Amino acid sequence: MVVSEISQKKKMRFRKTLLAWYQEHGRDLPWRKTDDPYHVLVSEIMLQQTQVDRVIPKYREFLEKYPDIKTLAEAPQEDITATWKPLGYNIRPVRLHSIAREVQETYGGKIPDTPEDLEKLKGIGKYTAGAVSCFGYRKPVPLVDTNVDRVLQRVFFGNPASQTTKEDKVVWELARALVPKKNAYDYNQALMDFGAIVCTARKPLCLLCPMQAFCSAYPVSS
DNA sequence: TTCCAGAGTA
DNA sequence: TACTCCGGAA
Repeated sequence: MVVSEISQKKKMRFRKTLLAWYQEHGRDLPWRKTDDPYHVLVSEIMLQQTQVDRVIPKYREFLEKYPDIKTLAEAPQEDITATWKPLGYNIRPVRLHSIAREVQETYGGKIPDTPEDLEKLKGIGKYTAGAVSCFGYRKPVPLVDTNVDRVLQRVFFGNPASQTTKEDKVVWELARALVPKKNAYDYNQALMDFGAIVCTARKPLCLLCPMQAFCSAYPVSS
């Protein structure tokens, strides 16, 4: 199964079902100011491999101390690293600091809005680049994290536990083909929430899932 | 043990 | 592609 072989009908059905689910069950991230790319950047770096419940208090503390990218760029690295703890993966505050400095120097203090430019910054990979571009600037770009990866693999390729597991590249291609140009922000947020709430890694809620009629993995045995 | 809103390195 | 970084929950 290749991305180009997937019917437009299934893609449309997927998008429609996802957004309908999101209107009812979606949880936005009210703790995050999504109209400020700097806030999105900080939160997304914190969220790398780290649960949201642990991020929220630290995110608040961090932004109180470093309210904008200029303040962060000029702060001593030891302070930033100390503030970061105990979130873990302690190379992240070092890289976030270097990102802030580079944005100041190279981009005049404005965080880039395209995934291509964002990925040039060390510490920002494919996912975070997409997230900052979409959630910070509302660009219609794809983004794939482990939740999205799992949802797309199941719905379009079957249970990833089977041999049909697709490479990263294929999933990104599919994600790109699926992002709507209009409300990519809601779509991507919905996709991630759906993976976190319904299409979970363990014990997915297949019996409550609105996609069971066209999901290639339904029902996932757990 | 495995997994969770990953990314860099070899 | 595999390994490492980190902490906490299931």
